[in-house]
Amino acid sequence: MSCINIGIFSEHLLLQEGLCSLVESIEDIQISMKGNSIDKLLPCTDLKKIHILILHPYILNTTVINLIEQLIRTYPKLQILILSGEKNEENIMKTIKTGAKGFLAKESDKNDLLEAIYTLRSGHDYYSKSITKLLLKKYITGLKSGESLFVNKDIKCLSSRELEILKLWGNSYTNNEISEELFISVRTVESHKNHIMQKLNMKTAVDLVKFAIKNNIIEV
Amino acid sequence: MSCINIGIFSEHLLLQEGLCSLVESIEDIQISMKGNSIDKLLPCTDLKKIHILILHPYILNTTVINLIEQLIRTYPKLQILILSGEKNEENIMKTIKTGAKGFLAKESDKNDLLEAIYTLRSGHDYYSKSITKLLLKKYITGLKSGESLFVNKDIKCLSSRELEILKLWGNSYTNNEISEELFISVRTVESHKNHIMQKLNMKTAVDLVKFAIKNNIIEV
DNA sequence: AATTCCTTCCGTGTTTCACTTAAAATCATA
DNA sequence: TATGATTTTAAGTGAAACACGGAAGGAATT
Repeated sequence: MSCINIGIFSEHLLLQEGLCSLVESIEDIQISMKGNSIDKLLPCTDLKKIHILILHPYILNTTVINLIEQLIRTYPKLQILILSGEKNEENIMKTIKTGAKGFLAKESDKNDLLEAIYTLRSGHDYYSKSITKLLLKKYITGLKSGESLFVNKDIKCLSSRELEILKLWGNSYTNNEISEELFISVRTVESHKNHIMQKLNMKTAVDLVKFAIKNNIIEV
Repeated sequence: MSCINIGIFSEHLLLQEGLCSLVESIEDIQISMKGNSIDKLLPCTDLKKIHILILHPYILNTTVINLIEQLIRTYPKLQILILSGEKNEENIMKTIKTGAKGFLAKESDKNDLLEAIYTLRSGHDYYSKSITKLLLKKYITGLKSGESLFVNKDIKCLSSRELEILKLWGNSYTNNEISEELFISVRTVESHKNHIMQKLNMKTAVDLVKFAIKNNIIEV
């Protein structure tokens, strides 16, 4: 059996070093890449040699999810193992849907990490207990409620104009200010916001702010 | 020179193991405690033996800050070294103000960790570069603007009732729902919200949501 | 040609916001 | 305990925002 080439990336240098020290003594695993700047990962052609890429991002935002998407598109054979303490279920689901082949949550230890590496190498997915539980739960509620969990609730369903208005509004513009900025009627702004609310199935302005933050449309 | 007793706690088991493996080979450092459930830390009397407690919380929210406060109150000799990738400056400042003697941000590596441990043991504080920079920046802006950064714009100026209303509202309650929840008139709810807006000097609901998130009153 | 979606706008009624006033209740503290 | 400050309660009023529905013109698709 040939050696498994892995890459270890954590945003936190110290944690990356810690993770490396956990696996570097293992015979058939070789750390071929490591780093702490996830954003500089994509142009790295060394990824061709890598079998499994271990990623530890502090938060699973759209930036990270987009990165995963692009990594998979660029290197189809690459298997990505996510290591995160993220609590937000939607973000976890998105990460897995995007194509992360493994996910180790807080409860995972060194043995789980090794098990994950070997499982991924043999071609199967690996999710730690709490993640498996979550997947099951999502599956069941998905069955119960038809598809209600999966329709909408996504930026993609918003038009560019709607997104534009959401951005301005999320940066504390009033409807009036938005209308002046975009040279349209206040009523039109209201309409757009109504459509946004309907599309995203939200009830209060507070929910919308949170959505915008989650999806990196605005910053806190 | 006697051995340094340290405790290592991360919410993520795997990361805790990684951190341990980084220091366990060092001669004069002994890991006397380790774990991955920060919330169970306080009742632990083993803390008496510990010189330095290394904490790696995923986020620096009020729960964590309160824990630090209580730990210091209970074990005054205990030195706390925070390890976090937190970006929110206010949370970092609060953590340090609360009494964390050291702070290692993302850019820190194994050597920094060891340096931090020895520095703390010798009685001094240790902050990594980006944190030192932040402290300096806060100090300068504090000087420039007199105290404008510190007046208002703070939870402390809100009364408990106002905070209660802000919490409910931040959790997507409508004014009507809040009034029913608290058995008061809708107009009273409006009044409280007006007072909050005035006290915090804010103009839109969006600003208020962001404020509430920043100050850990609500979660995204 | 028909359909779907986007953008634009209005009507109508409800809710919330902004600003003001104000009366009890509570607290501080001299 | 009396006095003043703050908090909590509430209402009036006009403006702004929201909810829901309708609708017309245009672009893209089928």
